Amino acid sequence: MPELPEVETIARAIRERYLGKEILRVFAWESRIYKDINANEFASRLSGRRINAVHRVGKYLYFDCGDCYPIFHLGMSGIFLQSRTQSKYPQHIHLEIHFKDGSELCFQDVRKFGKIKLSYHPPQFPELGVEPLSEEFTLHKFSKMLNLKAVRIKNFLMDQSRVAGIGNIYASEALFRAGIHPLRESNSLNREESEKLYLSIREVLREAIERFGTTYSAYRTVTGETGENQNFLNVYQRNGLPCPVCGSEIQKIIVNSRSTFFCENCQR
DNA sequence: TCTGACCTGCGA
DNA sequence: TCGCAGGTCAGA
Repeated sequence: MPELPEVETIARAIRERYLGKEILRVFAWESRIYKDINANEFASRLSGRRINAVHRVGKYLYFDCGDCYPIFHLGMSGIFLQSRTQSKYPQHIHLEIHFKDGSELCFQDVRKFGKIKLSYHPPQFPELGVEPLSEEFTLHKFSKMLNLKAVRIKNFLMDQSRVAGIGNIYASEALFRAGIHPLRESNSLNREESEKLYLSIREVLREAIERFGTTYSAYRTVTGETGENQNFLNVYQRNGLPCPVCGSEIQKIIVNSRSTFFCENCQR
């Protein structure tokens, strides 16, 4: 499922609805998504805690619960729902948090590619690269990273150790907006192209956040609604349809075993 | 650097 | 029935 805009949308919604609430009871069902901790222990550690803060780092989400920090990665199909009754697949709910005020928060992951962990210190993510919407992500830094090594630009964008948070949808969309072919080598971009791509990445992600993310299949917001950004995609999943800029047919190719969408005419 | 595996549901 | 889906990760 979820790339930076979807995880950010979820983080904001959880902040808005659950911040400061006291956890009364936690139900956690044993599943492969619990890493380095079993479901029972996770549940008992969380009970009685409060959600003091909600953070997103790349595609990770974590809560500050004072003396412990539950960490979530949503994999391909992980979502948070404000009630079990909203779930289409209650058999795939792995975690249910009940708050003292009667509200609840569920984590559902149909494909079980997600991860749930518990840290006893504020978590660090040393394996992740720069946050693309942070001040730290400058054009200068990005250009330097592009020139470090020859890597296919689509792979470069999806590599979480370089820029954290971009996945398959937004890689295709950012490259389209910048007019850059997905098979280009990262170090072949000239100054103008690097700047276009830099700006496109930020625009594409910001717009997607404003539209509550892209729902292609599993992703829902915490209230169970779909995002809106799928109505504004230029190339992703639009193979065979006309390019919104030039009218040429959008192409689909496989890059690193992932579907990749682009316009042969607009992207060079 | 690339491929396949992990898992389940859905649509063709 | 088959192929495909927002992501990682290990192993070749």
